[in-house]
Formats: sequence, structure tokens, C-alpha cells
Amino acid sequence: MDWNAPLKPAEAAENRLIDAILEGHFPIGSALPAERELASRMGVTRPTLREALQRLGRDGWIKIHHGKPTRVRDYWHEGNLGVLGAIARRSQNLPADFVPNLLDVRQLLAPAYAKLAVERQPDRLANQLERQTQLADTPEAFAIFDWELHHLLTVLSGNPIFTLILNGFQELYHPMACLYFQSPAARNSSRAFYTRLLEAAKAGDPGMAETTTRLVMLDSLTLWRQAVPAEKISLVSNRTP
Amino acid sequence: MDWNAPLKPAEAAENRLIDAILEGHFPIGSALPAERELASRMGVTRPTLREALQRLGRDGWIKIHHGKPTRVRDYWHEGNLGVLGAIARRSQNLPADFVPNLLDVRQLLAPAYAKLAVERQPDRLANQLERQTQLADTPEAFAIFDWELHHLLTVLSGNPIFTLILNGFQELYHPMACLYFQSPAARNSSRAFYTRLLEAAKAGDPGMAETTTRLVMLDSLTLWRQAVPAEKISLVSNRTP
DNA sequence: TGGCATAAACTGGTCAGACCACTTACCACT
DNA sequence: AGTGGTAAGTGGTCTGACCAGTTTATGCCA
Repeated sequence: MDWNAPLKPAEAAENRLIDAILEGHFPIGSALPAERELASRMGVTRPTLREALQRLGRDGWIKIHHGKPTRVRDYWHEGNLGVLGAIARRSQNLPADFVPNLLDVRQLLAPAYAKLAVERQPDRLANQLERQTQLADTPEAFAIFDWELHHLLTVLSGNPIFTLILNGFQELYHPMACLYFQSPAARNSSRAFYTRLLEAAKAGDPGMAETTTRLVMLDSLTLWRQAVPAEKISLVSNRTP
Repeated sequence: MDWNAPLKPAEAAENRLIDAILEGHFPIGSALPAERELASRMGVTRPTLREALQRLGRDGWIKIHHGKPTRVRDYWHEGNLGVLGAIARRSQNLPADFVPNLLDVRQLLAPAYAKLAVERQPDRLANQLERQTQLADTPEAFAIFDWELHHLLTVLSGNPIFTLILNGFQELYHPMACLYFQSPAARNSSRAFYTRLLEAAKAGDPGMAETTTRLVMLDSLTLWRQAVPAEKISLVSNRTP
């Protein structure tokens, strides 16, 4: 893949700004340079820069206020899930306990939406799970299948909040899952999970779906720690606001 | 407050677009008019419209692709928590089971981050909870206090994902909480919760924090259904993707 | 007639510099 | 010392031109 593909100016500006913020060139709470100066400094025009700034503002990186200088927000405290995507795009700079944190949250949510999905639409879930038989034994294939399964589960749960939250993880999910599923043990664990979940769906047993999901979520946390023992050094200062 | 304050063109454009999408003028999957036409039709210029479009794209309302027409995405399936905020801003058009869905999810998360918070920083939590004594018996005061408490709990939990998710609810939280806390029973329930949580923090008892949080979350769901029995008709078509 | 390159006509992306509107701080006036 | 206005900073919007991908129609060639 050509990761070196020439990035569009607006995207390049956005990425450079996020990098600058993450690296502390623009500390939290500090004021960004004026748009005119920032634009010229980054080699783009003001409208282009502004598009990037608008997106950053929406994700919680910065606070834009007419008349006042734009300020860097405390994104870990005031940002929303959009910051995850941005961080995922520069997978260097990943805090060490980042994925475990994510898995912790998923472990709280997944059993619930799996249970609801089996409760409401076991047939459609079973339909998707049947495809497991054609699932290639590659990390990429598993990453895609697993994502689509979780997405479907949230949809079938009937609670759209689950889906919206999960989508916030999307950009982070794929690269992490590709790492995770490089372990044959991880693939086996998930394969077994798919099978048991299929049984639960066919039997219309929400409780079984819940427990089997809970178990595999626990498993995945253990497997992750084994397979990917040391990550990059944490960027997250242990601020105590 | 002057809610009728003249909205800035870019924000007005964004809101009008979201309204148009929610009302089906631009159905899911359909192509938006070209930027030039859309801009003139809305009485703004292209750069201004584009800023709005960029924000909408970031939240998952639309998909912008160079060369192709901009298309309306299936936001309930592909959007992220940002759509909640947009929906909150037009509190008319609230699906009936929206808040219960939200409370369901919170019920999964809150006990977990409350437990972690008491586990890691019981003193700072207790510090905040002491302020309960100065808490005015008004819906607004409770809405603010309750939000800040949950936010603090997620921060103290040590898992930033909790905070990022919670922030996604922020815009929706305040108006809903103001409704909710108009019921004296709701205020009493939460007051008792704060007291018990304070005890748990002082005693350094994470398990107690977890259970007491779980109980009050359940309570709030019941109280909500009682206090706000009938909401607006659902906008969410029961699509089956 | 069929297939395929090519160009035209879409679409969004960027540029340029001017002007408007809000905030702030300074300074003159009372 | 208090108060008003003014000027200089900031972001917000406008203008219209041009650049860059995508699709579609064209029309040439086999």
C-alpha cells in the first residue's frame, strides 16, 4: 500500500496539528497561533486550514471561539471518541495500556448487546455466523469478520447507542485486530466463540450468548497481553486534574 | 436566554442540513446537491458550506469523496456519538425510547467506572461528593452536579475511554437531566446515591460503590419512565439493514 | 458493429485576498 | 478612579478563480 501517497493539504494540516498537539508543541490550554499565521506557516490557505480546524474542533481537540484565540483543549478530558480515530491513524505513539482499556470497555458492552441481539433477531445473527465456514485463516480475514460481527450485534440489539459507540472504535479496531489475530490461539479462541454464539442463536438462548461473549472477551484480554506484551511508551501523562 | 440569537451562517447551514436529512428530504444513501448549488440554495458561500460539510462528515452524517457527489450515510449504522449531539440540539424529534436506551448503556458503564474510581482515588472522589451539602434543590443544580460527578468518576477510573464515551453524551445529558430532576423523587434518589457513594469512597470500598451505582442507575430508568411517560414519536424507522 | 482511448462535463479540493464581526486592551476623557 | 470609546487583535464570511479526481459521452479505430 502506498502510505506515502501525497496527502491532501487539508488532511496533512489536520494531521500535523494533531501531531503538534500530541508532542506538546501546543500544550493543553495554550493558544494556537492566529489562523493567518498558522496557515502560512503550514503552507496552506486559510479556508483550507479552517476546514481542518473545524474537524479538530468537532472531535474535541481545540475550542474555537469568535474573537478569541483558538485554544487547545484537554482532549483526554473534554474530547470525544473521535480522538481515538486520530490517534489510531498515527499508531506510533500508542499508550501502553490503551488497547487493554479498550478491551475493558468492550467487555462491559459486548455481552449486553450480544444478549439483546440473540433475544431479538437470532435468525439474522445465525445467518451471518454461518459464513464462518468460509472464513480464511488469516489475520485480515478475522479482523474484518470480527468487526462485522460486532457491528451486526450492536445493530440487532435494537439499541443504536451501542452502534454509535462501536463506530467510534472503528479506526482503531482494524489495525489492532490484525495484530491480535496474528496469534493462532486468538483465531482459535474466536472461532470457538463464533461456533458457540451460533448455537446460542439457533437455540434462541440469550443467556448463553451473554456468558459465552463475556468469556471470550476475557480471553481476548489475556491473549492480547501475551501476544503484544510491550507497546510504545505512553504518551498520556498521568495528569491529575 | 436569547435562543433566538441570530445563528452564524455556517452553523445555520449545518443545522438545516441535519434537519433536512432527519426529515427525509435527503434520504439515506441519496446524493446531496453539488456544493455550488447547495451553497447558493442555502444563501451561504461555498467555503462556509464546506466547513459545515466537513463537520457533518466527521460525525458520520455524510460521506465526502473527491470527484463523486457527497452522499448521505446511514448515520444510525455508520455514524458515531456525534450524531447524538446533533439530535440533542433539536430536542423535538426525539425517538421515544431514546433516553431509556441511553440509560441502559450508562447502567453498564457507570458501576464499572465508579468501582474503579473508588479503587484508585477515593479521596478526590470524596472531596467532590462533600459538596453535595451545598447542592441547591433545583433541577439545574442537580443536572450540573450529576454530570460533573459522572465525568469525575470516569476520569478517576483511569480508563480514558470512559471519559471519551461520556463526553459523547454531554449535549444530550443536560436537557434530559433537567427534565429528569424536576421530579423530587429523582432528586431524592440521587441525593441518597451521593451519600452512599461518599460512604463507599471514605471506606475505600469499591464493591459498595459498584453496587450502589448499579442500583441507582436502575432506579433512574424506572423514575424516567414514570416522570416522562410519553415522548415525541420515533424518528427511527425500524430499518433492517 | 464493436471496443477502447479520449475528451468533456460533472463532482469535490484549493487558492487568493478582501471584508465583516466579535473580544480585548489600551487610552483619552470626565 | 471610573467610564467611555477606539484601535488592534482574533475568528467568520465573502468573492470567484483554478486544480484535481470521477463519470459519462464521444468518436475514432480496428
